[in-house]
Amino acid sequence: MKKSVTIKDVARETGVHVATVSRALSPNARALLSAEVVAKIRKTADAMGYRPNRVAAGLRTRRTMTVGIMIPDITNTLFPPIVRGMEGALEPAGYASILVNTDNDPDREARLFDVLLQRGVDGIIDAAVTHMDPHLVRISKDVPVVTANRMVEGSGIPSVINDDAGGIRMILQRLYDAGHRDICHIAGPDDLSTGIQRREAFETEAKGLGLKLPGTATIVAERYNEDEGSRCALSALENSPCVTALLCANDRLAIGAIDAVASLGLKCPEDISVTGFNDIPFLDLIPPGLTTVQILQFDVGRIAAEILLKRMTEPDARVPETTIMPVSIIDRNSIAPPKPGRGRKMRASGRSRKMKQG
Amino acid sequence: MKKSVTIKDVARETGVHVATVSRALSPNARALLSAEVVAKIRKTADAMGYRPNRVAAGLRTRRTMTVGIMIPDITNTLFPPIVRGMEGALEPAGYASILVNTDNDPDREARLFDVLLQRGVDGIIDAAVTHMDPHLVRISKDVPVVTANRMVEGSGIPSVINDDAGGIRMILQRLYDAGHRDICHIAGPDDLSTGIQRREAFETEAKGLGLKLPGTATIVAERYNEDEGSRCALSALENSPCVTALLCANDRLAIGAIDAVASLGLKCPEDISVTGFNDIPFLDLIPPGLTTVQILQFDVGRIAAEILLKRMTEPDARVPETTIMPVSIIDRNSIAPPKPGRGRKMRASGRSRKMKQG
DNA sequence: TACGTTCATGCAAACGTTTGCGAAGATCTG
DNA sequence: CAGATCTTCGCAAACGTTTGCATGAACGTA
Repeated sequence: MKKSVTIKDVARETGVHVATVSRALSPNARALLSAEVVAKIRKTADAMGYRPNRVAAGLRTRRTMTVGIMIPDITNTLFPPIVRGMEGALEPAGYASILVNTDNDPDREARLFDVLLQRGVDGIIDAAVTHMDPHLVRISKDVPVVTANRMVEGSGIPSVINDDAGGIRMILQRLYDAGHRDICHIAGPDDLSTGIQRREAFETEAKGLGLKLPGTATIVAERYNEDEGSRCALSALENSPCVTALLCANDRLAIGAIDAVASLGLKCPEDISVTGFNDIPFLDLIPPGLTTVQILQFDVGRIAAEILLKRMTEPDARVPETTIMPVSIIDRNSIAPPKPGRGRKMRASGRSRKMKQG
Repeated sequence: MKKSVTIKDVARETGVHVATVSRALSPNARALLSAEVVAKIRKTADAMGYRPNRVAAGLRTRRTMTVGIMIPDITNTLFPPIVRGMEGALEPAGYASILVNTDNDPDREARLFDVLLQRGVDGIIDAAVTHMDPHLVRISKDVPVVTANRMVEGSGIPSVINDDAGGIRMILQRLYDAGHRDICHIAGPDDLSTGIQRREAFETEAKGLGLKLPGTATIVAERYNEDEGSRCALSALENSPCVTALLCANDRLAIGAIDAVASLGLKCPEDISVTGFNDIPFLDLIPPGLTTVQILQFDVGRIAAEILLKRMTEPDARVPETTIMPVSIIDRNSIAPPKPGRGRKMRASGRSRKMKQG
């Protein structure tokens, strides 16, 4: 609204050329000037309340010191810590971030890429990417991109993800150790790398443990939310009355699953054990206390940002294509031994035997 | 990284002047041109993959189509819905948003204002403002500002806040109706408008109900978090062993308070009733189910954004200085009648009588 | 036919920086 | 002391748009 003071104004005020002012204010070029001039310029610049105009600088240098952050939905509690981790690395490096929510809508995603690129972001961190994302791979040719939490396979785009396989293996082991043999996996969406990788891990690890999985052992959720968790849990318990445990691809599915279990008059963990993934905020306060795979939410964001910083400042630097962050199990109260009366027994006397023969 | 196609390129390609291209691509100026030329230009622009450079346009027009959003901390679950509400209004209007977290740190806040203004934001929505914020009032002279959820009193800065007084009145009434007479208020920070207004409301409404409040009836938390809630609750229960209910200035304080109550071997609501404010996500899943004041989180953000839009597009338009959003009570299970053995009885036979005489 | 209007487009400046190049003075070298 | 080398700074172009003004053609009117 008000006319702001420019480099030209302080040049006039100090009786010096604008180029000199520019250099005096630039940390790099400052060395080219005499100390007195620099001091004088900085002093009067401060006094005049000069504030550098980064959009003008950005036009000239093609660097806006702004990055784009793309997430599915900030109201999904998984993402705020991730975003905060990114900011924690970006802000000290002088970058601001434009945050956009894709709602997992590809059209919206495409529009938002334009929103970011039109504003000349120096890089993009994408935590909303689908398993095969044509937009992103195209864009990654024009501007540095890093994906966080998810990845697009075989794209060469650097990604920071979690040890999905390890997490699934460990938590499956927990269930196994508790005595569970009839375990159903409520899988995440099959267009997301997390959904795919966790599912694959479940299936190979289950096989490794010698579990016999009927075709209905995996139920795929269409979205990572509570309603889908409920729907899939109901479906699982209906298809396979013998299941004693639901291994869910994330916490929200698990919360929905527990709700569905309760709606059938069953209890978690007494009747059905349930596990989650991510360890989202407040999960510890929700009964019965979900045993889950804890990911380093903050660090996923931070490392992704650090990799992007490296790619932006040294375009030729080599960065790891895939960074896998360690996970750990948080033991709470959603796993109990399988209830006598459920599980194997029904199976041994019932159709599973038949299926084996048939 | 790669050279992108500019208005000049499509001008050359179409054999027309850059100004014509600019006009053809601008929704306003398009009318000045002949339909055929417009069509031709748009076609080849599309074909060439032209993407307008908003930073160049922003330099020329002094409008970046970007706004700054300032919040204390995105990992505080209160804020994501508010931010999402803002985006819901901003994005369709063509604005992107730069999100920054102040951590309630004034120095950081000042730095972040610079971050935003250097990038030429067209306006700022501040949900992190303190009760008297010298930075913001100064800045509000240069760029349109709206505050959300909080306000800075007497500043003339448009704000969208909640009916704090009404919420406190209603929830206090709930406690009163349940029979509580010895109620302690765990107040929010005294440099935040919400903390102040809720506290004032509590004290005047309590007086209106004829409650006699000892000087220790209000305990002020230094921050809105669980630890402070615990600390204040312990302090309250220690200072006034007769209290039967804790009316907390927000949900996180209440969660901490319930935890403290449990740590004393007491139960909520049987021994102590507790109430919250905001109705943050997942609160419904946390036992015993906090009775709280529900605010329209999404709408607070949305309306704030709409007011900012109006101020940005029509600087002289009159906008309401304070918009108060309605609140409602969500009844759950954290209020029960006061337990016999607590409350009045101890007081009648003890020091409160003395204090009255002294 | 001459002249004022209207329409469609071109011209050029401006927005606030950054930066390669060059120039003048100071300092050094042999 | 002449020439070479630094040091310090100014000059001007460039980044990609937008927009007030000018211009020329087409058109209507007297």
